[in-house]
Amino acid sequence: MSVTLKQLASSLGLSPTTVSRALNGFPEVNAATRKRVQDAAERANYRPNTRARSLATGRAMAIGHVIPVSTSHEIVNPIFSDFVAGAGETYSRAGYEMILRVVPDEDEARAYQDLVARGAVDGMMVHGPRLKDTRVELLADLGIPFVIHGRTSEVNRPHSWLDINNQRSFRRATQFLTDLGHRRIALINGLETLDFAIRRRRGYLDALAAAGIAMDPALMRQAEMTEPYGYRVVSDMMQLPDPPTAFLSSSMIVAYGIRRALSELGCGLGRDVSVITHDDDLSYLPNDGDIPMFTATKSSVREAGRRAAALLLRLVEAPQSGPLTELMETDLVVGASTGLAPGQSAGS
Amino acid sequence: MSVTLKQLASSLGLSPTTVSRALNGFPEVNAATRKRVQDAAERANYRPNTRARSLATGRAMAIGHVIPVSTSHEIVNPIFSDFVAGAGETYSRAGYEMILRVVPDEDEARAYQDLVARGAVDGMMVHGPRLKDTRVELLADLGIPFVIHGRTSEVNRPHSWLDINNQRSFRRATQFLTDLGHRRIALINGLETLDFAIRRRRGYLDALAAAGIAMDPALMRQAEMTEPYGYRVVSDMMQLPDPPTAFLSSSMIVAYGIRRALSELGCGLGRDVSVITHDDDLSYLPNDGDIPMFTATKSSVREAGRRAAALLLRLVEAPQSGPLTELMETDLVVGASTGLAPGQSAGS
DNA sequence: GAATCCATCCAAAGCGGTTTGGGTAATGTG
DNA sequence: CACATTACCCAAACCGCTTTGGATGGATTC
Repeated sequence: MSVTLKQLASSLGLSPTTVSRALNGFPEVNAATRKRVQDAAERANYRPNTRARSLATGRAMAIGHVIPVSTSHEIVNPIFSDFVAGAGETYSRAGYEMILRVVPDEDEARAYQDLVARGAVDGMMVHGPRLKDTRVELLADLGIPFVIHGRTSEVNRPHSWLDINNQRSFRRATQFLTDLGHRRIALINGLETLDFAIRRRRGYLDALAAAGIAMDPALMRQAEMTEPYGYRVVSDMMQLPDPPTAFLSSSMIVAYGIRRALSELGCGLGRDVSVITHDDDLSYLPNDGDIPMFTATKSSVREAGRRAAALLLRLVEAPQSGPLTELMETDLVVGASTGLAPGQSAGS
Repeated sequence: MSVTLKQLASSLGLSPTTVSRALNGFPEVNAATRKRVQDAAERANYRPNTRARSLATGRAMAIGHVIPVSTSHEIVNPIFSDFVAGAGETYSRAGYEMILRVVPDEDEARAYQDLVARGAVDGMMVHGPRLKDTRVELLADLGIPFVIHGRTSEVNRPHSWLDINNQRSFRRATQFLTDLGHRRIALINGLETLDFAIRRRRGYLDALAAAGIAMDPALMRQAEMTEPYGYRVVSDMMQLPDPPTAFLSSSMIVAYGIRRALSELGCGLGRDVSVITHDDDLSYLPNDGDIPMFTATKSSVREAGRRAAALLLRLVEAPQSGPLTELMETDLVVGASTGLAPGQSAGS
């Protein structure tokens, strides 16, 4: 078993009090004594027991993440691992533990309550906010600091969040396409029960309106973001009497499917048809090089994790510092998948 | 703040002892009293404080996962999220917490030691075993139960693990191809510092030998598994004077890249060139339907997470139950990406 | 030299549970 | 009816740490 404070103290002929203070940097301990204690602690590989310590201090030194999984649609969000990795970096640097609860989604609310009631965490990170997300009320009532990754449009109660500027990002991407002369632009969106998808659609519609293009419901789809989804939708849309000349994709994975469909149809990417995708900069889906494969609205979800965690820790350490928010802008990276609309000349 | 045992007890005019026993199902408490206590606990939304409880019981009721991230090659394993989701389901059903430590990989060993010394966990799950993995020695010496997801070939010390049968899986896949008449079969492997990649290669080589085919180093590659990697390697190999007629891929993502390369070259998948990929059955990379896109060696990594967690919990609750191991077989799912080698007739 | 002040250390009381080792009254036994 | 059980409940110790509120003795002050 591991060595305890008491053992360490008695082996040094000191009281637990003094050893504790020596290790925790309190002033009222002799420099020589402190050194002696530190050396002994080092040698014995002593670490204070987390449970005992946080029971005494009243701080859990842990952040909770609740991951709901539905048994029906088994999607585990692919951006989850990168976000968590980013957040985890920040936590462990600050000496916080990350605790993950994977629960059936009907138990999600209970999981939050449970973690708080058990005093297991000092704060919570909230994933995948929906349009009107009841978790804000819940967590605010529980009185625990929390940060939402994303936003929830139809909730008034102020709260902390970190998000990317989805609306502007997609407005800009759409405008990039209209500037190239495209007028038939399709939106292959994620599920529009999720807040980010709504914002992206809004940006898309804004830009269409600005360009004086009427929106066409036939060119807008939403679903869970998989490769076959992108493939299927694009294969279908290209059969339309007046098919799109450009696609806006909600994720790299979907973009892969779009590319496959176009390639099967013999459409040159960036020549006959243009594609812009959002790119979360996942390590295993790289889109870089001299000329990236896809023109993309790029934003590292790993970095988002880091920053959201930093926000949350600030909130935990100073809850009165009020709602903290951060809006990250995306980069519009121009790659090989966009070009002038067919029939446009370079000068037009 | 949350309600404590003591408060609950005094509100009922009972001692903390009795309340504790009532809630924990001890026999020496009157049925009526127990009911009264349970109701009150329910009403007050009482949950025992985890830290206090586990300090008293000596059990952390938590399992640790250490995720090393290198700042150089930033790969966060895509299978990580599904495995963790699976494991997490098992943990939370059993009342265990999952704690995640994300650390720079040079600090990995320290993270394990630290978690144990702090008494933060009852057991650990080990990810991404390498060929000769020092973590086995480390954790065995620390005296904490652990399960490795995967195996580590060159370590003698017995230990618990859960793995898929990579070798047989790839032997079978390769044999499937040789049976179809393929003799130029390429292996697009993951990094061969990782144990699973070595085993897959072994299976591949076994099957080649069994079919009397000499191995050709020009047809074997290893790297981190990304889409561009698959694309690049296949584009290269198809330039060979004697190009492969079949490819074995280490992951769905790589297979996407392979498919793209072939499609650009105008090769029909399953007609001109065959592809078999390993498929971890990630929810966002579906490969199903009536006829799956790819012929694949399929095994749900989410299910692996569930089972590995179950193994670990058994080990935690009965450490002497000795090393526990489980080898999962994969399914060879026949899809549209395989067919007779060019020049073979159906009856041959 | 007495009084005061630091510097340094310690005993003991929590934190919120579980668990050991009794108590007490009601019940069963002869 | 005396005695041993049994059923039920409680006081107190303990888990390993932090923290409050002193103690102690040497140095400083007057």
